[in-house]
Amino acid sequence: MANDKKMVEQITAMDTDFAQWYTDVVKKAELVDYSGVKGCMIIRPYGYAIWENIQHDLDTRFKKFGVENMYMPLFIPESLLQKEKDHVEGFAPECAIVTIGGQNKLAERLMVRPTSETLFCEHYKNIIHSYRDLPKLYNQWCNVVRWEKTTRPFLRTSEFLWQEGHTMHENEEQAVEETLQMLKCYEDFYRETLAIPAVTGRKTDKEKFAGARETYTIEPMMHNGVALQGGTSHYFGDGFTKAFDITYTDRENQVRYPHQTSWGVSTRMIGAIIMTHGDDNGLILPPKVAPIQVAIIPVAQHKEGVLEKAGELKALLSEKFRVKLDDSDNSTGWKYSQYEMKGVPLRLEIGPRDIENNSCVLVSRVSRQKTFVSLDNLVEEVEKALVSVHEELLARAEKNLAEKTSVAASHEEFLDIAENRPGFIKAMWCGDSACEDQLKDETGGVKSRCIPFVEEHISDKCVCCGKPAKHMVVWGRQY
RNA sequence: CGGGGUGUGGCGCAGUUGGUAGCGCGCGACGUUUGGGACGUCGAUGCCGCAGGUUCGAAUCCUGUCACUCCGACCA
Repeated sequence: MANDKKMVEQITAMDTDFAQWYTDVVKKAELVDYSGVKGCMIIRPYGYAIWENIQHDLDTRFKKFGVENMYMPLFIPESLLQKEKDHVEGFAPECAIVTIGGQNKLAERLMVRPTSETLFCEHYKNIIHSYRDLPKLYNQWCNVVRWEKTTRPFLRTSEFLWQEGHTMHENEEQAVEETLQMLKCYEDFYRETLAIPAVTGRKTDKEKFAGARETYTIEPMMHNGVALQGGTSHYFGDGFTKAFDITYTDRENQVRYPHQTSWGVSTRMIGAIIMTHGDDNGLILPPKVAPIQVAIIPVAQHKEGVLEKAGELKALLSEKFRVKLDDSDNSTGWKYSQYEMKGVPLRLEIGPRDIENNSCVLVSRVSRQKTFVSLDNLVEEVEKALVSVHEELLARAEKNLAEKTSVAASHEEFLDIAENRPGFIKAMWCGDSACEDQLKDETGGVKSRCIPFVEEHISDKCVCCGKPAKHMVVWGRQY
């Protein structure tokens, strides 16, 4: 196309520099702006609208499981955070701390929450007394702060938005079931709403959440083969409930410790969307979370009847879709590029010729194919086109995931793939974290992503030390 | 936290041996245009990241600091 050159010059090509491409898209699509505080991003209306759509979809899913929303304080007294030993060790190094209130030094330092397990535990201690009080299925949508060393919009920020679910159950079985159910919920959400396929499974001990007995994870693969930890669901057993002395009386009149879970996903998912679906023309948004699903571009809008018709179509489509009619006096070409950059899944062009023919043009953001459709069944056609955008995005991402997943049977093969083929590596593992450390050192950053729920048998021996293998692990570099 | 790079109108950049800041895009008005980033005329916009220092004089030299970015180590 004649204008391709001009159009891409604002966004660095993916193949040239993927990291720069990401930064360009984030800024040019008006998702975020930088603030004066390191690692804190200004989420602009267009970016925040994506988050609102994500929230609405997920929240609906949570509520179907009986989860209730509530809100916990921003501050955690230092002594409270320290109650569970592993948990403190994991989070203390990256906490922001408030030491002064008003003009006075505080008697006890307050940690800005990095996560709220401890707050929930303290509260649960007060409200859980009987098996009749269980399960407790609470969730909060909030911000948390983790003082990260290096930061990138959405992927790693000092402050980020997320949801954290915290549940208490009578026993291990019910808690484990909850943990797995919520991971499945994330997996479904990723696939059905974000059109992102992923590997799911259990974290190795080395990669577990601080204080968790088991951590389950969803690991989508970005376009360049790098993994993103897309969400986690933790089973805590009774570790915290013992540390916080939370007890209930069970059906047999015995005092017991409840079993606990927590699970969360964050604004990082927006980063996953960008890096999974985007292309050299910018962002591509899955229709279900796109703030604008259809951009109506009037052609020759100064001509009689064009804007009126465009307005009619907007009113018609707005009953079912999120629609924007751009009647600004920018040129049509500018508008095309603008909405492509912002990832709007479907463009509708309407001009004098179309009006004569009682039709309009639909253009898919993924394929950029133009389709002429009759105005008589426009709603159905738009619906179909949006569904097809979702399906194409999912298929494309699945293809990328499959193509960039390799199998390594030997140590040499593992190192060779790690160096030469971006993506996931499936390989056997003995269960010793020393082998994880060694592989990470040797490859300069390839770590275990997870032990998938469905393991394949590749060989009998650990790919690193050669001792008998316990599991198949999916390995990869991560953001 | 280690190593590189960058901070100058909204954005992208230039600014020589220190002499009081410029270009392109964008922005505003008017006119012509309008099916893939239009064009003309006129116009507006600067605490040169911030704080010290050197100097008659600093965007420029020195010190410190903050932020951004890339590459590592740590994490959603």
